[in-house]
Amino acid sequence: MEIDDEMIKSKGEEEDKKKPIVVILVGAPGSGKSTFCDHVMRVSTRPWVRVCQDTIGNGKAGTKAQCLALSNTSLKQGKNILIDRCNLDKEQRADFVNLKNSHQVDIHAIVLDLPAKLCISRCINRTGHEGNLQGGRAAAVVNRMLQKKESPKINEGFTRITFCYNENDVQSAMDTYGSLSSINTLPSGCFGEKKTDSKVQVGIMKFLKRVDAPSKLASDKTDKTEKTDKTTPGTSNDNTTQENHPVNEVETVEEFVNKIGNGRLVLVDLSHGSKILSLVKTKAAKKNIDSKKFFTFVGDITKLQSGGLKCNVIANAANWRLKPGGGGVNAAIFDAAGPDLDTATKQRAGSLTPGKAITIPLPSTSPLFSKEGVTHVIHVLGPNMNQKRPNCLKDDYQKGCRVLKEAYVSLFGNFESIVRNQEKLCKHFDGVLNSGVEKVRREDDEVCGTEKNKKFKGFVEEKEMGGKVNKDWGSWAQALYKIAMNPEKHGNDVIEILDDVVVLNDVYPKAQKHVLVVTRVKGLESLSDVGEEHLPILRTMHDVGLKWAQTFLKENESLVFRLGYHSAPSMRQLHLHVISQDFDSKHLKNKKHWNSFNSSFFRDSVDVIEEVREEGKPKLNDDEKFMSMELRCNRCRSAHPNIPRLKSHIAICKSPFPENLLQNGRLLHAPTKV
DNA sequence: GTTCTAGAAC
DNA sequence: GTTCTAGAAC
Repeated sequence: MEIDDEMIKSKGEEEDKKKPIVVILVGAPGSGKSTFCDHVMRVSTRPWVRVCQDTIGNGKAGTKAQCLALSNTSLKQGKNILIDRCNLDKEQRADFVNLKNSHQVDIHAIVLDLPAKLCISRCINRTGHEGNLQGGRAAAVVNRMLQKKESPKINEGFTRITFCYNENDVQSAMDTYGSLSSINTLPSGCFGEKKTDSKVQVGIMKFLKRVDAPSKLASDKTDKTEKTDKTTPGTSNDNTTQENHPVNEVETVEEFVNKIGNGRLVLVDLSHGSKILSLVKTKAAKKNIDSKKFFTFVGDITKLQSGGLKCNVIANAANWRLKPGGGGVNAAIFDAAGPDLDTATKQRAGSLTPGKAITIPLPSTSPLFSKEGVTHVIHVLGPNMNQKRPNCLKDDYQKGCRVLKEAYVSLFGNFESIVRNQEKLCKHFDGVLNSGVEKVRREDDEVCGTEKNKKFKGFVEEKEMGGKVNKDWGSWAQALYKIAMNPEKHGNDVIEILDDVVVLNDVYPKAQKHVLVVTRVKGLESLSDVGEEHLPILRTMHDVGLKWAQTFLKENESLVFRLGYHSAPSMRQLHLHVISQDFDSKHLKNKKHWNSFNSSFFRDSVDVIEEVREEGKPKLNDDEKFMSMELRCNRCRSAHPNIPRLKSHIAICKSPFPENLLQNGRLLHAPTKV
């Protein structure tokens, strides 16, 4: 969804200037309606009144009639209204939409269609929320309410509808409404809605990968029951020659199918009547290609997991500018992935040559990632017969075939590389995907002698194969890992549960504010496990950390935050420290505590992301020497003989922070007042 | 004498 | 990661 300042018309009609807005929030409990209202009311210069059914009865739940009465009174006073109740179906919304019959107002809807899982976890974890929907009951209630959800339509009487499917969408909608002054108006229409019927999806390339039941890998080399599946690129009949020539594809599949380890290739098309599917199928059968490694599938490439086929990697028949839109599968994929894919793509490349492919790790904030489990999109460009675009073949059929073949080779090569990284990551059978995770989790819970034995064998094999060996974590080092895997069992410890991270207060904070953002990705245990494929999760962790730092900065403007990782952490499971730089804490007791946050052992999140982006892995300063370094003030760099003396100094030192920390956003301050 | 560190155990 | 505590440092 793209809502930006440019869309805010600053010169509306004279009467529009004075027209108040009624914003009807639409969303399940936990979808963030109250947060939305709070934010808008905090930052907006328009006069807003929040009409909240949960609190309208003297702080307690009230009735719809009370909400309507308050709305009417407030509108008469020229106020703008935020209707903070679920409003999930048309009937629930109707009375509020009808306010426009008795007042000169525009009716807007903000649809907070966030994953049910997220809403439920927020409900479970919120304390003292006005709706009082706490505890295990939350899941049942949220699910029941979502069943009767009806998306608002313009014809119900709305002037403008904004759909939000993830937190980025919500943020941008909050920014839009927050920055709306009394004299500005917003364009009418529907914004950000996902197309559920992408009928235009034509020929489809598809690629997917699954980790299924990887449990036996370590104990028996020959018994590779783990199934890493992926689908294969199909073809795009998008104005190129390949439509009638599955030849290239099948032959390239034949070459690659054995190189991609446990990956599988699947050709997908929307329709059962697809000519390309049947041609490819026939040809593959003739060539005796293992049907478990390569098969065809009928379905929507943007909804494979929902359609019953787990898929990690999808191939996109891109256009040469790598732009969203244009109809066909490219539009469908960009649409389903949301703006994150476009942003991530732009960061990597601006265009693509026919015959080439490029892998884009999908940010975890993308709905295609969170809902369908797609971790990578490979954009690939086939031969071009359109004279208006670069590299037109001008009917050179031979060359077209060569370019097409090259496209498949490049596509499969990219896929091969993803599979290899994935297998490295999986190490001893740690699957990243859901079904695998469940299985492994249970096994981990019952670690016994034989299980340990298996793991040990696993390490040896992987060592021989040149793989990395995991650190052997002590029993006391498992706490974060357990919380990350089962956050719902640790309701008192966690302050936020998202799909791929959990946030918790450090049990032994080393400063006034010290929280940990812990990844939920299995097998990602410390910075030493991090590779290029983890850029999305690193960015998510950074963003979530940033958000919490900003929250704390609002409460206490004098704090300064730093976000980073320990080069060699003591606790299992990659965690980002979000820590205020006062180090005012009774738990900061020794040299190691100090140096782990104030030497090169502490790796700033911004640097880690930069290094992974450029080098593929972060730099680690894990030498013990960093722990025994002399104790120096984090501001003025003066040395101190022991911890108590250092602490007395830092309590009063007002020197500015060293130059290197002031750069690249390593330190976070409250915004300076103008 | 007290304060502080650092290594072992968990 | 913390706790405990012997013994070094003051």
